[in-house]
Amino acid sequence: MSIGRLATLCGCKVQTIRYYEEVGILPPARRSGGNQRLYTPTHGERLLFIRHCREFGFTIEQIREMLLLGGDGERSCEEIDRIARERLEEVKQKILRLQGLQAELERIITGCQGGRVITCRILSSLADHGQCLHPRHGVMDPEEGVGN
Amino acid sequence: MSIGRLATLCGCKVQTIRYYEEVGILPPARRSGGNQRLYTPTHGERLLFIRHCREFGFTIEQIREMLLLGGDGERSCEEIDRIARERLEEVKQKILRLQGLQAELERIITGCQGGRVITCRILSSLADHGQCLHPRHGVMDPEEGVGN
DNA sequence: GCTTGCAGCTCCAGCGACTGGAGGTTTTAT
DNA sequence: ATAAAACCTCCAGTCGCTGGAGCTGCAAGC
Repeated sequence: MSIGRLATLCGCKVQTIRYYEEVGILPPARRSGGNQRLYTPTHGERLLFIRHCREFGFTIEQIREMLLLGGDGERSCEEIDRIARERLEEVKQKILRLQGLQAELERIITGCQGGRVITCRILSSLADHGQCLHPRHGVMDPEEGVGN
Repeated sequence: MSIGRLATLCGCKVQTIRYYEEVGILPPARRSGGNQRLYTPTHGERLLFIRHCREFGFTIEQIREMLLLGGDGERSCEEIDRIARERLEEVKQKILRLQGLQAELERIITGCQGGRVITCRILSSLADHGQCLHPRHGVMDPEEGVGN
C-alpha cells in the first residue's frame, strides 16, 4: 500500500505519516525499487491507533508509552489505565476552566450596550483588572490562553 | 519604570514584554543612556489590557485589532463586540467538544477491568474505530488534539 | 574607585504536532 | 512516449512565548 493510500484510509495527511515515522511511533516501511514507502495492514492498524489517540488529545509521548506498554500482552494494564485517567483529569480541568471563561465573557459582552468605543464595557472590562471576576487570574494552561 | 518592574507589576516575564514590542502590540519604550527600556504608566495599562485579553484566549491578532479599534473612541464598538462574541462561540464549541471527549474517555476507562494488556479494553477501544462513539471523528481543532 | 552581582541588552534556538513548499524522482495512465 | 500525479528529501513556518549564550549597564557596599 502506498503512503497516499494509507493516508486516505486513515484520514490523515501524507506528511503526518512521515512525521510519525520520523519521531519513531510508526515503524519505517519497506521501500520499493524507486525508494517509495510500501505499507502493510499492520502499519494501518498502528496508524489508526495513533490517530485515535491523537483525537483524544494524548500527546505523542503518551502514545509512544502506550504502544510500548501494549507491546507486551502479558503486562498489567495498570499503566495504560493511569495514562488514560490522567488525560481524563486534564479534560475535566479544562472544561471547568473554559466554563469560567464562558461566564466571564458573557458577563462582559452583556455589559456592552452597543455605543461608541469610548464607552464600550468590553474594552473597559478587558482593561481593568479591578472588574475582573476571574478566579484563577494569570495561571492559565498553555493550551487555553496564558500559561505561567 | 524598568522592564523588570513592569513585568512584576503585570505578572508576566521580561521576555514576554519584549516579544509584545517585537510583534508590535506594545509601543517601543524610551531608552536610557545605557539603552535600557524605560516604561510609563500608559505602557503598564496597555500591557495589562493585553495580558487580560490573552487570559481570555484572544490571539495576538485579535488583540492587535481591538487595540486599533479602541484607538478611535468615537467609532462604534460593533467590531469589538463581534470579536468578543466570536471568542465566546469558540469557547462554547470547545466545551462541547471536550464534554464529548470526557464521556468517551470515561466509557473506555470503565471498560478496563484491570487485567493484562492483551485484554485491555482501553487499548482495544483506542485501536478499533468500530467501537468509536465519538461524534466528530477526525475533525478536531488544533488546540485539542487533531485538527484536519 | 573598585568589585560584585543582579538586571538589562541582542540574537537565536526550541517547544508540539504538524503543514507547506522547493526541487527533484518514480509511478501510472493514456 | 509522454504527461500527470504521486512520491522523495530537506527545510522553513505556524503560535506565543521561553530559555540560553554572551555581552553591557547600574546600584550598593567596601
